Amino acid sequence: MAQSNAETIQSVADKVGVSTTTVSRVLNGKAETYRISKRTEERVLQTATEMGYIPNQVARGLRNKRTNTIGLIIPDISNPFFSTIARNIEINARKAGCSTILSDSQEDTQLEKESLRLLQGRKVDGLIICPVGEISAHIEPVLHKNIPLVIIDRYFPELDCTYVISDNYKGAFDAVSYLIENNHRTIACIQGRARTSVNHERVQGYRDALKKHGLPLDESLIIGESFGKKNGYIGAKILLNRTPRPTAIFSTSNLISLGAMGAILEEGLSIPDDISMISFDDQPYSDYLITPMTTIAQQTDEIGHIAFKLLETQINHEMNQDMKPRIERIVLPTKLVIRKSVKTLKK
Amino acid sequence: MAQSNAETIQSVADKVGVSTTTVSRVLNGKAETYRISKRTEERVLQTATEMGYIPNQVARGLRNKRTNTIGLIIPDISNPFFSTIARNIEINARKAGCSTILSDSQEDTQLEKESLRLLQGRKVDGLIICPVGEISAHIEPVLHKNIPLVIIDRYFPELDCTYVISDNYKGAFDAVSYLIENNHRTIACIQGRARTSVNHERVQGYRDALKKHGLPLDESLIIGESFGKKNGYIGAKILLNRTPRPTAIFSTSNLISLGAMGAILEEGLSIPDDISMISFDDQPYSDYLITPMTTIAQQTDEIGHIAFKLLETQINHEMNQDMKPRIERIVLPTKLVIRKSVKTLKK
DNA sequence: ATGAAAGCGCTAACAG
DNA sequence: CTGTTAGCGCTTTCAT
Repeated sequence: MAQSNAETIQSVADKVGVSTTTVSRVLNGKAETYRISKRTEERVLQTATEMGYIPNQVARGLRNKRTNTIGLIIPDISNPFFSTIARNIEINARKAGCSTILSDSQEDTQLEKESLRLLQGRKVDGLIICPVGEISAHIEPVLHKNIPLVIIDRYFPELDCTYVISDNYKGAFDAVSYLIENNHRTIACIQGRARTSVNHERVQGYRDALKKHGLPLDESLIIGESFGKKNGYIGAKILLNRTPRPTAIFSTSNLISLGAMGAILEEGLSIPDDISMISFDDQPYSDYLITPMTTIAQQTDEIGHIAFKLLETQINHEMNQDMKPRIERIVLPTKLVIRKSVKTLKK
Repeated sequence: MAQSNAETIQSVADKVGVSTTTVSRVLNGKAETYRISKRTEERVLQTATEMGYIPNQVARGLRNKRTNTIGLIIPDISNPFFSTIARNIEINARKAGCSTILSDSQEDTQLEKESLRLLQGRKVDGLIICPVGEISAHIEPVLHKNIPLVIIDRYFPELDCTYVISDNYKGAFDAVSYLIENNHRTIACIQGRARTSVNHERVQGYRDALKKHGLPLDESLIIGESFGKKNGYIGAKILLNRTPRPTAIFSTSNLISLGAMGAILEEGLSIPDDISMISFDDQPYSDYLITPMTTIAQQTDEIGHIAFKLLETQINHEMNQDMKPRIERIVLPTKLVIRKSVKTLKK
């Protein structure tokens, strides 16, 4: 560490000619409480400013058992869906005086597990995690240690834990219903990572919408295995070569849609004339795609904001040894944003 | 903090029946160095695992004056350009055993300044900062305190500091030259935030390309004031209503381009038939826009990767009290990705 | 109205 | 081969 910044509370105390105790009290706004003279207070404050003294948060953390730090684990921060969430979490955390340690799990459960350990070692006051989502065994211990925790985007039915998610089921149901209302009958679904709640609910919404409208379910029209672009490309490539070709694709993520568009263009087909499409996740560019994309928008800003607020509540309870706050299960509604990627077929 | 996780090195030592020193040594892989018996070593290791002991990094940080933590300040983490950089930094940092504290400055110099203070208080081992970029006065002290620092994307000529940036000048020059080669003569430029190096160099590249090809410079064709979407919309709106209308727009950011596209569509015009466009920043969706966008691609993955490596070098020098490593100025080439948004005009 | 001293959990001299 | 002890910078109890 830079030795020129060797300023400690001691050096401030020396300069003013008081004890470290007094400096600490003043700097923590407890001058009133300890009835420190106005004069002393002012001198301490001024000297600290002059010296450019910055309190050592590492030492404070050790002493206080509170680091004013939260951990954030995200599967892929370069995905705009997640980075928007991260942004809102960081901004709200900072407002509350908290720093955010970021960990990108790269959609890898093992890395997620390591991050969890790492962040515990760093004594974060709480954790917001968007889990890879296939298993939850590694998350349970965190819960048992009473470390404040909020899960976002994906959740685990078996885990008794506060979460903030979108209404994926209804979002998917609405989307597929919209396709059906436009007289589509052969509707494919490119799914994301299997055994995640997000995927499960979106696919279930798809199934149920078909069922509700009395359409048969063809399992071979459900294809795919990750939320990435490549998976979208591969899935669409396969679907487009089926006979009869599906008249519409329901895509379960923004990245999948991009990949699928690539495949569709490559096959010389056009949206929505040859094939209709509807995609989860609204994006700033959705309006400007070759065919403006009809999407299911999630409240990304709100997810981050709410997640942090909920975490903050838990942290404060924890610190005050209060009764544990209740477990919150927040489900945010989605919204169908209709553009031009769905064609109304003739009956 | 969760008291059930009250495990300290002491508790491990007690259980094994050795001193904390021994446990510390074993856990830090110094068993060899201190010639600790294989048997003791194994027992310590096993007991620690059994107890689920996680070393307290806050205490280690205080003692070692090395926190294995870096600070990352970014103007807008939700912008895919920055989030890609952040991702690469985090991934490489973690590989090196470093955690990343993220700070979103929201393109606000004041917040950037506060983040700087905050991160110093947290005793980060080093700092990677993508500055808002108009002024550098608040960054100088960091340099003087010998805190390892790497600046990315934007830089300050007056600051003697390692940086990693794109060759913005040449990128812009190439882009505008390409327009000129396609016989465009009235080329507008929607610029970003004034008084940032990025903007300055991109605009300079624009000017010089015109000059080099013997075209007159019309200052009123340079418009705009931020890198955001809204600025692109406003800028394009104004430009489109000029007579004669420019035949091409050079847009200095991905977000500006999106906004500009909005304005162009709204005016009922099409790219490139009515107006050509070329944009800084290649994006996963660039291929799938209404008109596939011709872009100037930056090496985003490399920026993050190189920035961390450079920071790591500085940190290691600092720790070993070596001579200061030399200041590196890395300029990465850009690449023109030709798609369909530029029309070849008749001579 | 202020200070002395203990201790948060860890590591590194120094000692044997 | 292992342990004792001091101390990183801070806050807080207890004392005055």
